[in-house]
Amino acid sequence: MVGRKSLKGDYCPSARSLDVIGDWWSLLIVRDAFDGLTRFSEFRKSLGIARNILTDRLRTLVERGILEAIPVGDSGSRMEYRLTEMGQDLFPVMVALRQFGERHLFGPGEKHSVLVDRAQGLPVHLDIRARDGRAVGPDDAVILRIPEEE
Amino acid sequence: MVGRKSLKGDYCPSARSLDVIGDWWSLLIVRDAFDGLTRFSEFRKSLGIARNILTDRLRTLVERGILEAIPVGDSGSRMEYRLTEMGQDLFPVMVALRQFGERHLFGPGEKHSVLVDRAQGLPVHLDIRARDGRAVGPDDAVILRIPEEE
DNA sequence: ATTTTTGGTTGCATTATAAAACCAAAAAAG
DNA sequence: CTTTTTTGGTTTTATAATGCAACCAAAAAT
Repeated sequence: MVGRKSLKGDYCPSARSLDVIGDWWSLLIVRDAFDGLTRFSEFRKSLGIARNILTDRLRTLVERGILEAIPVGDSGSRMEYRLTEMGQDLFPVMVALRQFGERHLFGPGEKHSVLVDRAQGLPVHLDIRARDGRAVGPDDAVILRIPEEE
Repeated sequence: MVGRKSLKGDYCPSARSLDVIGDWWSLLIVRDAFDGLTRFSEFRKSLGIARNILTDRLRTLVERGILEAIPVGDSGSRMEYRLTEMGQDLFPVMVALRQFGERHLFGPGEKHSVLVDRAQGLPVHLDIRARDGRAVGPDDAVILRIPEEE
């Protein structure tokens, strides 16, 4: 291997997103961050991730602006990791993944956690719509490439 | 390493989804499949992925029910890989990733492809709503864990 | 009938990841 | 204030994942 391929230059926004959070652990860390976890040890306990890998992922997530490391305590050498605004914008990704999992990855009768609206306690749902409000499915949408010339 | 951790038993639907499509290449293959690519060589050219890795990923995506391999041509030894219904349900995940990328991963003035509604040619957007139609952000939602017992 | 393309497989080199041992600073306990 | 425990790592070593290149057989094209 000569180093993992980077999609930074890809014209496709999805590809760039995957470049930033597309590895095995990053999105799981982000999920836990949405869930309120902030400390190294909390992520570690929740994920069972190796320490060195967690160190590395937290650092790169901070570098990439998804998390911010906030010094905590007297000396400031302990950190709390919180989602930045950019990180919070991953919310729809998490919801979409959750929705897919709920629909396809649980047996009938098998229980799973549910994302609910805080105000009413009812399940949240995600949909994709055209500007006029019509629901849009995979066949109703098409990718418009950038005009190839300069 | 003793084998990569599996999240199959996780109660969290997002985690299970990541278990199925959370590796480096799978979602990129799925993206290309949404984009109409079907053949081994097409994926290979589009992604620059190594042949053996592509072979492996296509196989596991088929095993997991995201893609189906449809024999093509006379002898049926060449395959066309298409999204199953389950695979098509990853559409919101792709749209969410795209939306995140568009918002955060392109410089001002930098162009990117756009997902538009076929009927009107206008950009598609994704939103997360409570049952009553209110938009729901990260702070307005909370994960309801399964009752721990039994 | 020959050449080219497709769709792989195999072997080797390199990178990523995990597990465990180790460690220093901070926090907690006494 | 002294000792113990927790936190947040780093380093080392082993193994798995990935990439690259060579190879190959069957289809397809010429």
